Amino acid sequence: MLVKRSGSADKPKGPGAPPRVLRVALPVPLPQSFDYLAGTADGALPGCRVRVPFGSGERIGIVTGPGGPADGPAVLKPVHEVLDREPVFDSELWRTLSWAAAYYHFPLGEVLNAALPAPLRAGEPWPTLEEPGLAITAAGRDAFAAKPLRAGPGRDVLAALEAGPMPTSALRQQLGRGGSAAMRRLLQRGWIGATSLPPSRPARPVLAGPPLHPEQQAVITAIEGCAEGYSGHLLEGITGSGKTEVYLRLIDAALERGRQALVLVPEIALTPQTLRRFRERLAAPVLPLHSGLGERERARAWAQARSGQPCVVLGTRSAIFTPLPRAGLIVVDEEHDGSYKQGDGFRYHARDLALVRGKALDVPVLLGSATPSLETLALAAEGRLRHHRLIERRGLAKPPLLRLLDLRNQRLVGGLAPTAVQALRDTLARGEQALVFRNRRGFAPALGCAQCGHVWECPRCDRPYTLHRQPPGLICHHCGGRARMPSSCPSCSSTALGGRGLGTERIEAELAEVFPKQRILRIDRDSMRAAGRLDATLAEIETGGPAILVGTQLLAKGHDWPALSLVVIADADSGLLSPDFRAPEHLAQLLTQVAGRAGRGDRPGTVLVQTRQPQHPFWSRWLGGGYRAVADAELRERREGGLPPFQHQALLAAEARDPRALDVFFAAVMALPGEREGVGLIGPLPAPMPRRAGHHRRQLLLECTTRAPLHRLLSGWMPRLYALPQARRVRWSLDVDPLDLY
DNA sequence: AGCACGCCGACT
DNA sequence: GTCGGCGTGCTC
Repeated sequence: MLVKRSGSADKPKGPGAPPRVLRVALPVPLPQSFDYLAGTADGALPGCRVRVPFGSGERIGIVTGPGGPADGPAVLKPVHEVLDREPVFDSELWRTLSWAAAYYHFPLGEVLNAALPAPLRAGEPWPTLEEPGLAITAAGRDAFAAKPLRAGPGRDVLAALEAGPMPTSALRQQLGRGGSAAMRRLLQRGWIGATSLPPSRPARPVLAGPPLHPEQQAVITAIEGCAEGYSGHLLEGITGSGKTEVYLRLIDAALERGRQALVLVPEIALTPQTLRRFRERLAAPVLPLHSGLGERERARAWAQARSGQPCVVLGTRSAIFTPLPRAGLIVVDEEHDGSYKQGDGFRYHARDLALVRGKALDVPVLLGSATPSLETLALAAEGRLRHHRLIERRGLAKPPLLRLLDLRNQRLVGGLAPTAVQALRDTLARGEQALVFRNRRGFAPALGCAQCGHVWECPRCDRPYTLHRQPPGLICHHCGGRARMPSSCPSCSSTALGGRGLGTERIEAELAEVFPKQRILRIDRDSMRAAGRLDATLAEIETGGPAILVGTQLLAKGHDWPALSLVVIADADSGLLSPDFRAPEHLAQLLTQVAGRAGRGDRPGTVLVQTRQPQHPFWSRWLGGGYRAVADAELRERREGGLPPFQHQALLAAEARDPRALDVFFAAVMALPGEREGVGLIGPLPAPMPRRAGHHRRQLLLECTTRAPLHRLLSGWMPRLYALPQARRVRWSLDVDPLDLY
């Protein structure tokens, strides 16, 4: 079974070439690939999956090329099976993924694995492009024709299938709730049967778009006027300015040329409404791709894109790994959104990879946002992206009125200044809706003793517990740890315990006392835990009627709420005082986002922002020039402060139960050889949160004004780091271009 | 990451 | 006397 490597001391016996060797990337957290005897797998192309023996078991790996000379063991095991005739990754995706593995200093095998849909990862054959569907049977047709059936989902199913077979997913979508049960019943009765349908969808009517206004037309002309091939674009357009219409026109043009398009959207934005809007307007299949989708469907969409037929892939972060052999355009909507960055494992940034893929595919890339990230604005300023703007709001809607409320020396009710409470009252009196935004769920961010000031902390994280009222208890929002509600203070025995600060639960409760007759809807992870609850509540808001909405980030994005005319930001100060240098940028993005929710339609909305730092320069910028003024000032400060995007960073973080393991680990890291010229090493320092879930956390920040020295150093370090025995005692990770330093 | 091998406690 | 704890080391 085992054959000696041709490069070793023993020459292969007999005539003929030495045994061929294949190099294979495996999904293991190791920096190297592994060599196998090709055997019958000889000729397997890079990018093909193979089943290989590994350790005591078997793994699915990806061929990366021919094996190298005699590094590695003298004796090689043979490839067990080749699973693909054609590479699963086309040449462009293969190059991009190899580049990404090098750029993020993450094992190639794991990168390839992350890019592959689970069934393919598990070694299953390529899914057929055919889609599971349903068709009416002769018995069903007879039954449908013979007697008038009672109205209901059952009859709807038969009526729909009378016209011809349909994909199961489309049918389910068309029928909504109750459809699935009806389909099951009819299948049992033999009135309908399962079938499979070709991927080309039945022609459906494509709606014409609204007429373009001149701004939109100018942007489209400018982008289409670019030379063939790659070009990078930033589309900065305020909420309601019609960015999506620009996307749709450009996608449509790409489809006209027989090309494919990839559209990335943030996690919360891939809703049935979004999908419907794209499907209504585009003449090619629109393939959704997100984590909620079943793995089978995901694999089929992937395969369909891989086949090269014109289609639009509409997906979240991981959709950036869809093969697009006939690509024509890549769009990243809301490019500033944090959900494009993978937070663990292979920590890629889908927006950055979109630009890389655009270059590799030689197609235009369009980054759209009302509030572009400073990274993207800097690229535009450098001339590496063309900057387009949409500044008119459609429908003559007026921009919202912005007003700062000084919280100092005010009597607060539910955390709100009297002016804000009065504004709520007026809004409700007009039959309109108001939104109170507070990014802390729970009743209060801490529980304290009124007598001695003692604050209850999570013993595993050293951070205050969040006080919850329903159900009552203390919960650590960092590790999920719970503690029972104490009845007295352990240090002074006082029973005068109280919540410190405000969470959404408390705002809701206190507002309910002021407005006992009004509808108050709290929207956060706690109140919306039940499945479908969020959708139902959002729908209720959309139907209108006076209400106060109290919520967290969950509310910041979402749909158009026609009745919403007042937004109160309960506490903007965390964005001004946070040690995270990106906090002001994120605050400005959030303010713009929620301001865009207020006053759609003919009336201008009002945004009240509460702060105890009214003199902070952030506010004069914000009130004077909006997001751009804040962004410009922040960019200046980042440049002066030597911070991203004018400095490139990588964060080596480690955590361990035993802090001594961290001492030893970082000592070994600091002793690693490597050219450090030009690279700033900051640390090792305790992480901003030094303990979490019982683990001590420490980090080393690497900085450099240019990428090359930083990456040279990391390339030298990584293989050694994996080999370090001290690294086995800690959980470590490397984050290239980290978005937060936690 | 798995997974095996490898030496020290409370159970049939 | 065994099952099993997770420490340590390897995987072409």
